[in-house]
Amino acid sequence: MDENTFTENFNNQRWPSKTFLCYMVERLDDENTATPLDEHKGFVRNKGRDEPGEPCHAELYFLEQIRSWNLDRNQHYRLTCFISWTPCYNCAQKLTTFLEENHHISLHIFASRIYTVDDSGSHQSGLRALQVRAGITIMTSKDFERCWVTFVDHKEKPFQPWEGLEVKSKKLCEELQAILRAQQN
DNA sequence: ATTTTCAAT
Repeated sequence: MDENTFTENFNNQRWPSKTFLCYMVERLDDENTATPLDEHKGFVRNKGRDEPGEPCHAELYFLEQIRSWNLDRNQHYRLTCFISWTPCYNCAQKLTTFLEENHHISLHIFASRIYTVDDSGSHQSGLRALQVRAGITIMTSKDFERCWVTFVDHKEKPFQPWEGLEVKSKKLCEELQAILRAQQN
């Protein structure tokens, strides 16, 4: 991913109308030692309404990727993804179902911002259901840096935090905590 | 005090 794509989409003070999702996979052995599977590292983006064909959220392309790997059900894998918006209700449901059917796969989602557009259900309830099967947290500067180091063509440049990163991240983190803690809806 | 959202005006 190039530098501008990262900045335009993951900067938590911007409001891009598209979504990028970076993913990586590790195999865990009996002692929980992680071995990165770099052949399955990459990123996807949504297909927008201004593009030909049916629009599609980034998460569905991500699921397509995972399925194509045919990960061994006798092993255990840890998937990590960095996504620029939290999953909508539908995508959260699809991810939840996938994880219920694939216990050999664990998923942790780091999200830059909270997507709050309601479609067929409330984004809050979608995220709460997802949290039962997956880890979901707001990206802190440490996470932005890891995403930068792992996925951006950074040309050896270190990650440069932007103005207000920490404050915004903290605020979003509190918002997400409130969503995940709520009892209904 | 603080919009904007995998768009649609």
